[in-house]
Amino acid sequence: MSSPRKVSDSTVRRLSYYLRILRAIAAEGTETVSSERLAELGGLTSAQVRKDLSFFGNFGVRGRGYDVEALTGALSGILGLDRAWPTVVVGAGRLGSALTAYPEFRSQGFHIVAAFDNDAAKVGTAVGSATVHPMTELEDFVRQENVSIGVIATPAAAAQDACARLVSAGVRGILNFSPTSLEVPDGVTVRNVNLAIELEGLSFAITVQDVLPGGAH
Amino acid sequence: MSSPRKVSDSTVRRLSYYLRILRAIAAEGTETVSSERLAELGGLTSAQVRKDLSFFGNFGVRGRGYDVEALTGALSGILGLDRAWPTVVVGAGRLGSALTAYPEFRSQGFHIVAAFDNDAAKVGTAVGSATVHPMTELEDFVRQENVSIGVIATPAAAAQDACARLVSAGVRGILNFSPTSLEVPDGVTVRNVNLAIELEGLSFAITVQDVLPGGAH
DNA sequence: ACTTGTGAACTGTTTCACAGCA
DNA sequence: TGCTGTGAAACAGTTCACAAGT
Repeated sequence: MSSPRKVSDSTVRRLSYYLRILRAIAAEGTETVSSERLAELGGLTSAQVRKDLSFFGNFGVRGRGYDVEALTGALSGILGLDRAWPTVVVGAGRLGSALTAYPEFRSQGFHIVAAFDNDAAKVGTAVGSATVHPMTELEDFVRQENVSIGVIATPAAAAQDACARLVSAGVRGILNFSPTSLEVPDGVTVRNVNLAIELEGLSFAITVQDVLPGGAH
Repeated sequence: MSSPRKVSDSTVRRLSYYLRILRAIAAEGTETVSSERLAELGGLTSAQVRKDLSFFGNFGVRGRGYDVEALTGALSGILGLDRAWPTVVVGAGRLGSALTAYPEFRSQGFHIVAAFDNDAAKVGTAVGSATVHPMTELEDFVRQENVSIGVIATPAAAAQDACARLVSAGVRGILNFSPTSLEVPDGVTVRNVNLAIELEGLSFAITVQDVLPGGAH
């Protein structure tokens, strides 16, 4: 698999998205799909689909299209979804617990093997199929279970410390739900999901539309 | 307030982000901030900060910088955060419940006034300061309480129906956590948050780094 | 005939660099 | 002198359009 030097974030997001569309197509028994059809189902242009895919290899057959099963396999491999990813969640509040038990994670190979929290009342309780461990056990657990992905769902004040501890124990990717920007060394990837910022994007859009009743165009 | 025709999504995200940085600065008693300092705290370039802000008005003073309090107010206004936004959550599973009680939402003016679910066992229970209502009450409630924002945290199969019902009752913005793309008419804004896709971005990044040990550059 | 893969054109975004103003 | 606001330049991402393969 020849991976190119630099892939844009939006391309990677679309690969995940294509994979979901392909699964839906496969469930209907379709064996072949054109970039045109894929684009239609995903609300994109066919050129975009072809550019994205051709970045990683020649998966299609001219005149015919893409083999659904083969492309599904190829995309899974590119995204690293052909293996299991032991994952931990730090912070077992409402959001952390919801993430720990989120069924979609497990079905994509992200196995949440433990949650961690400082609250003694939470330690020992079960969340989904995982158990809440005390924060003191974090590094040992991560090392022992070869955890490479950590999800941070702590209050902002605790996030950077949680991040540093995860990284020091060998975690390579961090999904950060706290409204703080995290410092990590090279080789560690952070993705931020800031739920309040998403809602603010909506209030902006609604406000602007009301100010400009004419709308775009 | 002169709003421009078209603002990019990334610009709007950064405005929210500037607002968070400004609040932190204000808490330390600082009254004035330069684009350079703002950029440093946000991990951006100063030109980016100035371009973003100048898009909406001349908030700065040459030779001096930006007044923290004034800029905070201006950004709040631009983002529509100088008012309360009655909001409902559809789907009172783990994720929906966590979102219903998420403290950061309320502090930004997004008041979750109710959650909705089909499960009779959940109806009537309290989640944070909201109550779970049956789905049958959705439209009436939204109209009566003038709800303009809806959060969808249902299974994929129920998402499009929930979306259509929210829109028909007058909702203008939808934050969609289900892994489906939603169809909405003009004038309604959708933001998708796909948690599995975020994790897949991490597995991709880790996989690519392992294939290219040299790294970028 | 059909559909991919891809250079070239285009569009949008970020960075540069400096004129203009306090 | 210091820092904003902004055209111009550089860069990145998307779309076009067609040659090439089946």
